[in-house]
This record gives sequence, structure tokens and C-alpha cells, in this order.
Amino acid sequence: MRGKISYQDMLARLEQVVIQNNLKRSKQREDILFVMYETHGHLSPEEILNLARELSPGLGIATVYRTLGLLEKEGLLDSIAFGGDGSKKYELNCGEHHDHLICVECKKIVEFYDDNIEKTQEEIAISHHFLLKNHSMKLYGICETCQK
Amino acid sequence: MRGKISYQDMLARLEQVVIQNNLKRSKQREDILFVMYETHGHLSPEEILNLARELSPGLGIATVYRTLGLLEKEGLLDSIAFGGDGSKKYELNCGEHHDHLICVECKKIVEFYDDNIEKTQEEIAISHHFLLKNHSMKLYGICETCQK
DNA sequence: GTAGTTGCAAAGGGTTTGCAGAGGG
DNA sequence: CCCTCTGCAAACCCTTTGCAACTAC
Repeated sequence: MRGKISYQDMLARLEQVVIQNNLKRSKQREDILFVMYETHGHLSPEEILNLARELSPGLGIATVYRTLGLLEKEGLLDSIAFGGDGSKKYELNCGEHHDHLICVECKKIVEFYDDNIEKTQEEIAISHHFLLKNHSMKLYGICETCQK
Repeated sequence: MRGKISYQDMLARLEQVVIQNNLKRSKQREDILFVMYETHGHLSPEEILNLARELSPGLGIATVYRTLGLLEKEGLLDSIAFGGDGSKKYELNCGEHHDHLICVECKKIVEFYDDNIEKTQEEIAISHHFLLKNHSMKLYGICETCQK
């Protein structure tokens, strides 16, 4: 989900990552980040490759995977694993947590946030003596359009 | 999770599947189901292979995948997909839904059920005009043992 | 210049499929 | 007997890795 954050802010976050890790700011990294910013997320590595190739012709899939791994580790992106096939999709992390509703017919993904669920999760973790790090919640169903 | 259901009941469900689909009741299928019943679930296909080979020496991994696919489709088993690697684990479906807490250190899986979360999920689906079919919720954290 | 970065191609891990022989009903 | 099931091996898909050329700084 792209929130209020601007592309300039995302570039600044990339700059931070680059500086803090002694990395370099390559066109490929910027272009992949741009694709993630421009589209409203939920893209597979291959979709990202195809979109980013419009900006960086000749871009390789290995670079996409390496960049997605870096940006996820550094918190600029989030990945969502899907049920069956084990493949992942990526979306921009703009600082606001949310969960996903997924249409099993058309594969559309809708984001939502629910305070009640967030609180309850924390309580469940505590009652099982777990130190909660992360969570993922996916609701699978049929969207309004596909019900017709 | 193995609930109140008996192995005899599971065998009867297998019998149903076999009859309704014009299949045959092989030793391999029974042995795989037995492994899923005996262990308290959350096994990878390879773990299932190793355990089932004690009963059916020479069992092949392809048969394990085929059987797991069949038993999941017919509702005797559930699969849980894990975050990163895209691999799946299987557990017995004894009719009671539950969600999972996963320790990111030792990979232990703890099951829980929360009525509040179940209800809230239904409300969220309705408010987005989704017809809810299924859901998956995973809480990742560090378990009591690994916190020490 | 000297790292870090890239694209390619090969390797990897998990899963699926084609096939000939074995085995239920 | 017929049709399904099995084990093997090859094929597959997605992802990762090794490497020489390349690029940012």
C-alpha cells in the first residue's frame, strides 16, 4: 500500500541503506524501487522484472531477487507468501501494518487494518509466553465482483 | 492437532474418499494417514516419507506428495505454508479450526484458537463484501524456551 | 583504483509428471 | 482382467550462487 509517503522519501530511505551498509546506489536498485512505488504493490519478482526492464533494459532476474532481498531486509519492502505455490509477492512498506483479503477467483488482493485483531494477537502471544515478532493474516474468499 | 477423533474414524473417512472417487485402498495411503494421525502433525513431506518408510519400506516421495494432495483435497489433512522457503507442512484435520504460533528460533509450532479473532475476521470479510472461504493466521515470535 | 554490482548460466531445493510394472477390486 | 497405484527418474518452477565483466565513488 502506498500511503502518504513520497517517492523522494523512499529514495532517501534507499540512500540511508546504501550508506549504512557500504553499498552503492545503482540505477537498477532505484528502478526496482520506483516500480514498487509507482504500482500499488503486490507484485511477483517476475512482474517486477518486466516492469523494471522498461526502465533498465537487460535487467536480470538475479538482480531483481537480490534487490528485493536487500530492500525487504532493510524494511523498505514487505513480502507476502501465498498459500499454494509458495511463491512470494512484494509490496512497498510505508510504515503502516496491514493484513490482506485475497479473492480466490480473480486473485485480487485487498488490504485492511483492524485494531481489534492487532490487540488480540498480542494477547494470544503473551498468554503463550511468546515474544511476538511478526504476524501474517490472510482471509481467502470471493470478492464482490466474482460473486456475480 | 489430534482431537477426540479416533484412528478408526480417520480410516472410515479414508474409506469414504476411496469409494466416492473410485480409488483403491493401498497400504501406502493407510500408512501415510497413520503417520499423520500418530504424530501430532506439522510434518514436511520429507518427514512424512521417513516416518512412513518404517511401515512401508521403499515408499517413494512421489507417492507421498500424491497422497498428501489427495488427503488435503478431500479434507482429511490441512497444509500450512511457511513464510520464506515456500515449503509446506501438513497436519491432520480433525474438524476443529485453529491458528498457529511459530517460533522463529526453534521452528516449534503451537496451535491456538480464539473466538474473538474468528468473529472479527467474518466481520471484516462482510465489510469488504467478500464471501469468506478460508483464512490463515500465523504469529511469528520467540517461544519461552528460546527467550532464555 | 578498488570495492561493490550486474547479467549470465549453472546449480539448488522442493514438487510434479511420464511411464512401465505391481497390485487392488 | 481392468483400472488404479507405485517407484523411479526426468522434468519443472522458482530462487540462489559462482564468476568475469562492469560501474559507482
